[in-house]
Amino acid sequence: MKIASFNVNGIRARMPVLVRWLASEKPDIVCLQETKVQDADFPVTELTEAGYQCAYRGQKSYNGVAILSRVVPEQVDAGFGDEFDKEARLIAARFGGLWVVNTYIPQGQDPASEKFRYKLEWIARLGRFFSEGFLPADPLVWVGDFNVAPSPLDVYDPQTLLGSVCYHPEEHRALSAVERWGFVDIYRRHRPEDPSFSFFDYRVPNAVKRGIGWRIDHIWATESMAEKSTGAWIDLEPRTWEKPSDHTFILAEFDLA
DNA sequence: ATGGTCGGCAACCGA
Repeated sequence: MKIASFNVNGIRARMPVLVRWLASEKPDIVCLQETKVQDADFPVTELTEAGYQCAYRGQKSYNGVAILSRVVPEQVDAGFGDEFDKEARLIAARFGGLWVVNTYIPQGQDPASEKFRYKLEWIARLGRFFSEGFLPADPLVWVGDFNVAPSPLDVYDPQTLLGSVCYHPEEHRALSAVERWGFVDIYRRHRPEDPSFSFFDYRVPNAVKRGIGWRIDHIWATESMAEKSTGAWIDLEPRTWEKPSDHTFILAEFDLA
């Protein structure tokens, strides 16, 4: 079972690239962030023709998440069911006994800003979502744009960047609390020393070539699923892209036999 | 790297 995460930065603009990538990689489940589309305008028809079921929760202009899957999910939930749901940042789907949770964690703008406090609150709320709704023993995969690079290996210049948004001790504390509940970073499990990045700011010229990147997109799983994982990788193949953007793919494979 | 470029959407906001 192959699962992927992709921050599309506008699914309607990314459809040609997305459909081509689905056809070549044939992932079983794809978690999308920043779809930037209201539910009524989600491109269901095109994705159905591409062979994928669509579960989505969007809003006008900003945010928006979706889970595409080869098979029909038995259950779909979106949001926390509280005031955090003003922004479309969480969707979950159940496939048999496996829950897949897709999050677009707030970016946080600047550590001195109100948006940064909101980011920390959002991560804490997500921690409650997991601890109240699941057990660490459950088969659960958490995928998404976390907007946090957890370790020094995950940013291009850890000394200079420490304290920046997406690489900040308070973010590390918040995310570690969720991790300690029962998650394993599947990419790190398979690549403990690999300093690869999932995100390159498209405002930085030749960021990919120069290695000016961050690993902020993740596939984490509970222990029972981590044991079944057989590999994880980041797809930076330029073949897929028509123009520089925040093209972010991370994938993991699980043996569910 | 300290400016730049995207996407959405109709002026600028968010990343």
